[in-house]
Amino acid sequence: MSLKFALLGVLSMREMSGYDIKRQFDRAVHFVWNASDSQIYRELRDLEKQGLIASRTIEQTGKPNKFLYRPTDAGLDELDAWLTSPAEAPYGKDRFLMRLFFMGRVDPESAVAVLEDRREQVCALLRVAEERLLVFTDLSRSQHPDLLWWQMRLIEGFQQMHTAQLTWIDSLIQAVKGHDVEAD
Amino acid sequence: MSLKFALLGVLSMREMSGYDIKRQFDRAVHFVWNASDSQIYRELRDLEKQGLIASRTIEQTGKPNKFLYRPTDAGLDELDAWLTSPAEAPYGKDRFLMRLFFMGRVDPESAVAVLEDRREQVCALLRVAEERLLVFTDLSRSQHPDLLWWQMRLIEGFQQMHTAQLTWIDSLIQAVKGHDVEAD
DNA sequence: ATTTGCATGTAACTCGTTACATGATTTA
DNA sequence: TAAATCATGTAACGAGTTACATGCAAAT
Repeated sequence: MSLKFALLGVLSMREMSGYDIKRQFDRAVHFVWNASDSQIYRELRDLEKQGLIASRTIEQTGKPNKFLYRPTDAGLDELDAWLTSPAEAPYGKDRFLMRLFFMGRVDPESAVAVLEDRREQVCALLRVAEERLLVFTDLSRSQHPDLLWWQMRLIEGFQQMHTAQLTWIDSLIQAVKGHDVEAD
Repeated sequence: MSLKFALLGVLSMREMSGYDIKRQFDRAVHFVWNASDSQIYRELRDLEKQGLIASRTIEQTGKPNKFLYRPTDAGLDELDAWLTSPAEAPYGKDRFLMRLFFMGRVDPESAVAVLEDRREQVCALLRVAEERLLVFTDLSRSQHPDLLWWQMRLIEGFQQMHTAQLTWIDSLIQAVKGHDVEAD
């Protein structure tokens, strides 16, 4: 249900093959959405069967033929209907939060290790976001100025939320280490 | 794979039936994890088959018999191994962020409506978190002081991240409205 | 009289992951 | 000569959702 809109969305920007979309997901949209190649191919076939996207075939030698997809009018309508529909309730499935929920079971050293692990992962995400923001800034005279505006705001929000997470993780690490010393 | 640890986790706190767990998920842990009742019952049977939890039967009249589960030693070992294992990479699947990614397609009024919708949902989550924090504070002399400590930190982090999100959403709403006025 | 709570489950389905298969072309 | 890029797909599995079914007891 979500991949469907991710596909309609990226195809609304330009005509693409399944392979192109996979690359797009891995590079540009990675922190927003991702999917495996086999899932993308399957979903593209389904969407075409439903008449939400249409394809044209590029004959190739030495490689499999390539299918370039673009949304139909019905597809664009569905996309826009989804975009303006009331927001679904936030999911409430976060493996990391669940871990912390039970973290009292293990010794402080292990807990700190987990936190520092996460810290590094969040930093990595922030680095990717920063880089993306630069690319977008550079790309300012795009064919889709409105899309670009939202995408930059999105990355900024992403940065702000993850920076808040980082602050929190750091304070937790300090607290656990402090508590540790006290207990000695 | 995740529900498994959620179940081992809650059962490590006290012996519970599937029904109890469902209530726990709905009330206490809702913003961390959730699952449908049928999934919980299925997974409990699987985990028992795998020897990670054990049950005893409470005979009842007028209702179906009740099964109370608790983790086995093997189950607790698995739980602790998971708790201390390196953190999985953050998921990167966020429907709301994906929406915003394509939000440039629709008119500013619709976008503001979506943002205000989300704003209210985040506020609702924050109210639940606040309430939970009070319950926990009240519960301070628990049987599981370490668990409680982490759970309170968790809620605080949750609050901080969602407050950051709120700030961001508000600035977005302002920006869209402002841009709107300019365009007139 | 109706709803809510207790307490379990089955069946069908969708969504997503992992592993495997193919095969030419370009780059290191 | 090994790896990465291009380009598609199948098959099996695991995770999660939705709808349905049962039936008593207590509360509104």
